Amino acid sequence: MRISKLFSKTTREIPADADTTGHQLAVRAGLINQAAAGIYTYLPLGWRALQKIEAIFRDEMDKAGGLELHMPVLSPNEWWAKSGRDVTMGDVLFHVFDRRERKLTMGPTHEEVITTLAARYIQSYRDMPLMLYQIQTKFRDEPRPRAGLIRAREFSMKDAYSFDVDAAGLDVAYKNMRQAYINIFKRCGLEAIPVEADSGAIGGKDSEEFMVITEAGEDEIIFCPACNYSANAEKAVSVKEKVADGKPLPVEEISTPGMKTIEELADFLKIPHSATIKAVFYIADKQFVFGVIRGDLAVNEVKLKNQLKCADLRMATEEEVKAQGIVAGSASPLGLKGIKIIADDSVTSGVNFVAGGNKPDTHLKNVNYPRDFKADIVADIALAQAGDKCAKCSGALTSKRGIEAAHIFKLGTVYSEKFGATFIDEKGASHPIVMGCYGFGPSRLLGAALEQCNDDKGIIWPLAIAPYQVYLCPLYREGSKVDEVADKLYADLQTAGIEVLLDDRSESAGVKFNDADLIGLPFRITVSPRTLEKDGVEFKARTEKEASVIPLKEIVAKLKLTIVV
RNA sequence: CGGGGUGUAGCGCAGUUGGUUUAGCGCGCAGCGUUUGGGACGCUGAGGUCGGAGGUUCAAAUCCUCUCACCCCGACCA
Repeated sequence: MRISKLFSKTTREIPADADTTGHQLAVRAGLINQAAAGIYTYLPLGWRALQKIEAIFRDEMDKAGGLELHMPVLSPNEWWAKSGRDVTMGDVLFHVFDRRERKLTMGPTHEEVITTLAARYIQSYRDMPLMLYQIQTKFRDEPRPRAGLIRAREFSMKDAYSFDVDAAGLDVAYKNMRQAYINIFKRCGLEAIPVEADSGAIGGKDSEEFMVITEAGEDEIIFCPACNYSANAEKAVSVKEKVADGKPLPVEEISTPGMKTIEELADFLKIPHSATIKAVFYIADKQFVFGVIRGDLAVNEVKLKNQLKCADLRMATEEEVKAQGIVAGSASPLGLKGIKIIADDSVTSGVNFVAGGNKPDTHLKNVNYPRDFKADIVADIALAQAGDKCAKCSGALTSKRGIEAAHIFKLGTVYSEKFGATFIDEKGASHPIVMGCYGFGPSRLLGAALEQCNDDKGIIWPLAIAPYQVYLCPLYREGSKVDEVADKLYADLQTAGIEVLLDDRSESAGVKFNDADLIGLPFRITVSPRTLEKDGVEFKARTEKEASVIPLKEIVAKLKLTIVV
């Protein structure tokens, strides 16, 4: 490709609305152009990179025994009513209405469509195991699109679905996909780790996310360097150490004028935060919930939501708290009636806690569970944090940020039951199909790659996903043989199967080199009178600082060896 | 949803106590010339319904009302 014919333009200025490094580079190098919030055009360079990524996906899916198909973007809204996701994913769904005012849902993912297909085509145990996948544009009306391709409303997704007769079959499919995903990251040249995850709105049981490690990531990952335990902070567990031992003492009322927060209270009484119990208030599907947790811990709302089995969870407003007759700042679960109480298991990890007195400026000493109060649910609803002890090996947990590029789930029979997707076994008995689903976003992977692979000059493409492999850069062309040599090299490289971007513009060396670094192709070849004097060209890898002169005769073979393996 | 911010040329910005009657600057773009190993220089030129609608006024990019779009932060507080 000749740059003079390329449709896009690099810019020196940092785009005003791009916040992360990767997003800025994507715009500056001319990979993408924004149409609306979270909606982008892929310009030729960006599109080539995306297609390379998708080709790797296809290859790995096919190797893993997947069969590619292509489902429609639009599907009847009734299917979404059937699964219940017209409600649970309600705000995120894009809809269109046809000429008869029939409501169609634009696919945010395709469990409903594929399970409908499975119900039609899978009849016998002989039809399984089966793995279907597609690569398709998905639509999600995200509350807050972010960081360019990282969180978009229209994006590319590879979604695969496995169909098996039983849990053992699903295990095989799941492990198979997990390995395929590891292969994909490796081939794309990215550092990523699988972490335990919450399964969220998709439903199902076991699930893992694949995180691309970068500061620009939206997710916090908790992991243990000692035993390799790693989990999304939404899901992570840690040891809640016993903070106090001893005999439960009688409850005692104490005056705590003006003390409303745990911070104030602990300072005032000169006790650690962990010697207190704090109360938090939520509305779970319109029901008021009183949450209790040790003062030094924070509530993990994802865990809380899962425990409460609710669709919607939010913090209660001050008015709602008041309406329950609760004294904010001095609330405690003691003596509460008619309110659902959920306690983190940390309240069982000590004795003689300080808790609210349910009267202004009053707290209670020596509160003990279960002697003084009872909870409807006692479970782990705490947020694990860096510094906590690992639940598996008691090493110290640390945290990193990452971008969730892929997510795999064991769905089980959640969808097959709702959609009547059943099969007949050897004995003629009918069972729901056991499903798994495996999502992986090529466009998000591209965004993540840009976040991870760059320096202060620009992008540093991993070879496998670079839009072109070589940046061919002729300098001082007039009155020399540079053009002649560069044109021949351009042709020879392409004949050798190497993808070349030829900078045929009449720009100065500085402009060309800076653009070469910004666009970040893996290799740069400079042809100039200076190099031709030595009958050679200059070769530089984007990852290296230094360039070297290679004899003209050898350059094609050298590149071929490096690139076309 | 809540909070904050920004909309002026393709991009980045200035101009906003209303008034030098044709709205500026840099980059980019077009033409000519001189240049050329890390974002060269000179001259000339094209490009704007100042996000949109309504209003106030002799006069609005500038003031008022409404509206739209985009960006950021928060979805941890008893």
